Amino acid sequence: MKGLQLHGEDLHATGGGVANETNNFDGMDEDHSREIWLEREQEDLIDNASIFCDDFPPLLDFPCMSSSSSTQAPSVKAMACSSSTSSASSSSSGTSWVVLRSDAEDHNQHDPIDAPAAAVAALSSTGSMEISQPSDQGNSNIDGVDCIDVMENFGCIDLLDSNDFFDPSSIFHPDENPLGDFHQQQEQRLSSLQMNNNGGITQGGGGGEEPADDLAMVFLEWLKSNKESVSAEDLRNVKIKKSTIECAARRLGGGKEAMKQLLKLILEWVQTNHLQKRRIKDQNPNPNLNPIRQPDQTNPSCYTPPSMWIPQPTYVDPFQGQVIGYMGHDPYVHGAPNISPYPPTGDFHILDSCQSWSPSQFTMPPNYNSFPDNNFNPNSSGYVAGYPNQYQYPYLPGPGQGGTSTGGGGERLVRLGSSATKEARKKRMARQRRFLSHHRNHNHHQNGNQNHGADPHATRLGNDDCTPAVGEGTPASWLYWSPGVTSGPPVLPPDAPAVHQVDRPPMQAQGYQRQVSSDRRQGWKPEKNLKFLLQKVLKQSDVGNLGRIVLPKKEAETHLPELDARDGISIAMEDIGTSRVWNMRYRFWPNNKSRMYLLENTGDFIKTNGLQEGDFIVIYSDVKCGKYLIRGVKVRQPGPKSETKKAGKSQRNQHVNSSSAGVNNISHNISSSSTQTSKASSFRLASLHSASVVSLAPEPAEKYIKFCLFLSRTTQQKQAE
DNA sequence: CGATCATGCAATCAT
DNA sequence: TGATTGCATGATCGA
Repeated sequence: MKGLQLHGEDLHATGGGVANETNNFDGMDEDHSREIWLEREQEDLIDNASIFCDDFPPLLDFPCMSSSSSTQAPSVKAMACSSSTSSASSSSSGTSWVVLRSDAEDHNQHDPIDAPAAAVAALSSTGSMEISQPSDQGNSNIDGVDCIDVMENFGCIDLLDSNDFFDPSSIFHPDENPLGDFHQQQEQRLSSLQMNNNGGITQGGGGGEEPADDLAMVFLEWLKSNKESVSAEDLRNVKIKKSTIECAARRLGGGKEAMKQLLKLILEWVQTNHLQKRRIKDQNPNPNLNPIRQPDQTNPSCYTPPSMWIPQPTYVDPFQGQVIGYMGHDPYVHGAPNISPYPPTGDFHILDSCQSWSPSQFTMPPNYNSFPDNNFNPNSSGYVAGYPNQYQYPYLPGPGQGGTSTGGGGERLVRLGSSATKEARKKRMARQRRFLSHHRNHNHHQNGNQNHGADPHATRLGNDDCTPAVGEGTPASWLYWSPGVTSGPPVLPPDAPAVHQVDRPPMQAQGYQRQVSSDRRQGWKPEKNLKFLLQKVLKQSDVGNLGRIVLPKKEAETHLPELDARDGISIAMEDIGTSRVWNMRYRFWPNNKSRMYLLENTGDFIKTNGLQEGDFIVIYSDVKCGKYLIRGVKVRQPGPKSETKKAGKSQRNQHVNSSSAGVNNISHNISSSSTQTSKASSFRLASLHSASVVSLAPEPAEKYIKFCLFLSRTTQQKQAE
């Protein structure tokens, strides 16, 4: 028997419901964002940002779904894992965990029939999650892992990491029955509960409320829709920290409605990832990497790490752990907006390629392959191999692709509800198949030379696992602005036409992504090593022929080596996109009573990446290797150049908020309504993972940003705890 | 009003 | 003479 273990409190959103229709993340206003960013200058942003991402990998590794024939219905049970044995205290501890796990792993067997009830109760319960709480797994321990410790150690959701999370897999028993029976039971149970509670499910100690009921129904619906495609194994690894859920729910507006949305997102995510994983397995039985070294000798100023990996196709996002994503529906989504975790006003688009959180998620990993619509469309002539859009936007079929949504322009948003249908799944899978096929063909072209001269100064690189990746083609990541956007927020192209206007994503990013993905599967978590230092929206003077980039003062002083002499120091910057190492100089100019910090010798980097005004760079440090990494992110607006100008102009103020270290510049572009801090923060997260191609509608962009903030905040809170 | 930073432009260097 | 370097100035924004 397995059980879906949820702690009622875990799913219980604080705050007042979903009142915030237009802006779920309004809560992440400047105040919050300020808190988040100001307080954590010392923090590893990437890790923080990876609230979901870092831990997503496990999700991606869902085993092929098991079609167990067992007739035993899976049970769902709630399990709370927290520092406190009382679920009641979970809300504030942040150390509690929501775990959906299989009973198979439990020592305590639960009544198969009761289990579903428990699940329902758990899902519907807003109060206690103590329902069916296994004695051995109780609060403080999951699979031998102390939840509290984990939380404290990671401070963020580790969906990927072993035992820390929400483990939906528990819903099913690996060897057991198909979901069919379970569904029936669930339905019956629900009916019963509803009847008994007048629409409110109170069992399990939770407060009976319609939303709670909805929660259960959502889950049930999901199970029904995916019973053939999702197995216990698929869910087994899904683990979400309670505190994370709480925070997420809060950010979604709080209340049960928020929890419902969150649940949908999670389920969607599980489904999506499962599909992806499966797809990969089906088509790439041998995921092993093929190490290829490509000495770079063409460019004296840069160095190509010895270890160049040309990973075989794998669609796991390298930085899955880093989420930046999007959640909710947006104007372009024709699916079921109501199910969106975010308000109907539309909202988040997945910015990065991180599929882990997939459609509704976030990611911010350094690589990001977010592509314009056409790229998403496997059938599209404009489709770029290597960018499994379907993986990135599994739920965002391109125009004419059918898919789950009905939108004529193609759905770009995650549809938790409608997309979860079996029909939709089939379509998606079909698309993925097509895509993979196409992708494979393209991979052959991926291995070009692109190495450049070795940099004698580059100390690192090498075969160490710190080498991020390799790739070819345009190194820079991409971020697209929607045609209609005037102030900057990157947006997902609303439709194909827009897509065609944007540049094609670099092929290289995918290589990197795959590499990282592979690494991740092998236990390497690059995102854990990278620390976001700063980012800078490139100005004309930065991309001109001066070969220097003015760096934001505060971030430079905070995160880069202290400079004693105005001549500064030489810094080897590894281009994340190309793995090249650029020997740059970090220095400052006296400026009045202050200093102006510069990164010099950036000309080649800029050119190589094709960076222009309005694009931006993000600098990270690899905490493990002590090296610096730089990523160029392209931002292209399909529209007239003036748009770009405008965006750039607006950026002028962003930096203002020094407290939002490093984020500043970009923030302005993202949103004009929210505070700079908040915008900046969000954007930083996004850029952090630099979506190779990101396009967001203005609104969505803002939502996205807010979501990023939310993620950051969540992490921050955990850390604070 | 101070801090930050984009950039104009003069000084210097390289060819 | 063009490119590069470095300083100074002014725009912008928050306090």
